[in-house]
Amino acid sequence: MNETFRPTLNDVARAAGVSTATVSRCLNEPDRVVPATRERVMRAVKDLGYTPDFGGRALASRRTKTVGAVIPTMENAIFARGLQAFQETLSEAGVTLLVAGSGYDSEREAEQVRALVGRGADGLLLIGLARPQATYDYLRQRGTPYVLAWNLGDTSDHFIGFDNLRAAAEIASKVIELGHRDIAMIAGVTSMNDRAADRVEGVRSAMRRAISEVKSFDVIEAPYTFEDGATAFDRLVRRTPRPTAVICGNDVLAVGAISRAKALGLGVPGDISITGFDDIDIASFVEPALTTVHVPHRRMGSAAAQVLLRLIANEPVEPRVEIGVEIVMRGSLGPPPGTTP
Amino acid sequence: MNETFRPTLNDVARAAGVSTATVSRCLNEPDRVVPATRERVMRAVKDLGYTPDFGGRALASRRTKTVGAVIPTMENAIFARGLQAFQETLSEAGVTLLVAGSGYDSEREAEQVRALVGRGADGLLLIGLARPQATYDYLRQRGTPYVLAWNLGDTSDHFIGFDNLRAAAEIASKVIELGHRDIAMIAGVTSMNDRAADRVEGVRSAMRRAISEVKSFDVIEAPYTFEDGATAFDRLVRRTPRPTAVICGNDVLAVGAISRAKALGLGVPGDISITGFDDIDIASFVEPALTTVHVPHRRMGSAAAQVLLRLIANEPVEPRVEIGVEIVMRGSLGPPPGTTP
DNA sequence: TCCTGTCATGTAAGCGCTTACAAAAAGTTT
DNA sequence: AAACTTTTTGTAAGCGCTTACATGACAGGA
Repeated sequence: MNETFRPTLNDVARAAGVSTATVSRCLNEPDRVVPATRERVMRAVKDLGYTPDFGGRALASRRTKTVGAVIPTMENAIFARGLQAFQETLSEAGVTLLVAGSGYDSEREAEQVRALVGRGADGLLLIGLARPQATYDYLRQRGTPYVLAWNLGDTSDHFIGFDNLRAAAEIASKVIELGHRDIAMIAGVTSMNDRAADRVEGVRSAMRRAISEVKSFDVIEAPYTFEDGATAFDRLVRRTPRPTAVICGNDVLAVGAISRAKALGLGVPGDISITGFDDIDIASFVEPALTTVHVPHRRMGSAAAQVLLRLIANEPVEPRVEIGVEIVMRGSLGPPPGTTP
Repeated sequence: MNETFRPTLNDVARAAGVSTATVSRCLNEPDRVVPATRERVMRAVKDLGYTPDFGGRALASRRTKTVGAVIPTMENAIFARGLQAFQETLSEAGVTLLVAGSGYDSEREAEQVRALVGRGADGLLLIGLARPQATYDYLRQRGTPYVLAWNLGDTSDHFIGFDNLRAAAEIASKVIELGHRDIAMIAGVTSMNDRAADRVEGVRSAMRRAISEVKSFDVIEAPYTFEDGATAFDRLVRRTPRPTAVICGNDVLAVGAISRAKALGLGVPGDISITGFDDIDIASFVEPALTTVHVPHRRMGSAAAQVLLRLIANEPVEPRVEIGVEIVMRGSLGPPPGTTP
């Protein structure tokens, strides 16, 4: 046995004194091989340190038991968490997950889609719905099933998600109900991110609905970091009239905003209310705990996996799975200052 | 053109009126094909929506431009961040990253290593050094290069990391220097996690070195969540003597601990000091900001990629790249209560 | 005109595997 | 013991691609 020896099926077959077909059967349908032979083969496999070549296998069998996912970035905890669940559900079905990142760029996403398909993905998970038609066409033309998660659309695709717009409108309405009249929003970056855009639209629509009550409303966008949330809060709080409530497009921005508020000596929610969206882990552990929209990312991930697996197996599926979200009232939202309750 | 048509090289060749060899050359070494032909071929590629099959390509060319990484979990932000950098550096070299998760289980890690090798990974990134010898043997026997990150070992492997033990000892010494005599530690789960274990060992060694000064020292382990950090803090704070400083094995535990301390009405660091490890983003945004060990995860990730790429290319590399870490003094560590400064 | 050198393209042999089909072995029935 | 069935194993084609080598076309030099 050489240094750096990569044994093939053939090597195993020779070592065990059987044909390659038998070895292949030992590995894939062990029952079709008599125990004595099987043991001999398995010994050879072990002795040689044989690992089947996935490429060869895929080529010959024309199936891969693999699905792909293209997510904006793994650095975002909500995707990390959802994907984890997605992956767990897949492995229960013996399916492997391949992950690729798009960096919120739909051209890069298209490339990654092709790369995953090229690697034999039987199905794909994509995030949201903002992407060139060409990407959809490509997938449909090849007959590769895909699901879209973290949002709901109105096309004939398969969605596993929630209504970002409605949820955002709801929490905004809550803010208005509490008596806030000067309101601002720190939104996530909306270009190429339909979830962020929908959340802005939801908040805007709530403002429009309460147009007679709301005196001022302002939106600024900020990248997905605590620091940017803090900076955005800084800018917002200098405006006149100063907002009494800041609705954030996600929890990361909200946590950054709370932190900066306290640093500026503003009480939350006494002087200013702050809300989030997503309910990431840290949301419960900041002071005050964040009032936010709870999104069950794990549930969404495994639901997506279930739908995708059925799609691949050609079983009937519901076209949209709506994941329930709910506002969790914690400590960061209260009535505006100077209100007698 | 059929529904669900997956064109092959052959289809493209036929459509363009050339041989498969020419199409292959157009895709891989365009200069070796005369422009007129190339254009014809590229048109056919586009028209048919052709995507090269990775398996076939790998099989025929015997290279994949792919490396694999097995990390404990993608839900841990430090790995997410390090991997992101790892991946960025790889793609600059035109190499694709395949990620797999082990869930802190070395058996599963071994499986994933085989799976990645089976998929043609030219090299591997593994985390830490606690794993069965068999895994190393397997890789060495096949001649698959690998690097180990997030820790430093003393074997002849390639390490890109830092001395968890020393860094932990340093921050512990700092705590002792400040006058703390009753000290506790909330450690990460140490089984199958050499980084966590080294950090405990480092803190212990600092305690031993100051054995005449330190009156009490206690360690409990907790899983990697804010909640578990908080719960652990709860337990610790009930002990007598009550520790005046809690050294945490990572920032997540520390943030959980701080949050619980404040909920219990304990001032940090006035009544009790808390330190972290890793310097994740949130560390600067909690109140008080966390005194912790800053680890440049991104730098580590891209250094790991560089070493691995050189290893694959058979270029000389240094066997260990030590990544510098440093204690960042923020607000959560102070002298014990009742000290006159 | 013929010969030689270059360059573009084609031919065909696999890469490692699965799987129809064929063949051989083992068991069953008469 | 022969004839038949069932089970186990082998043979070999081919999955989609790359690439060494063969072929052919064309240009330039004699």
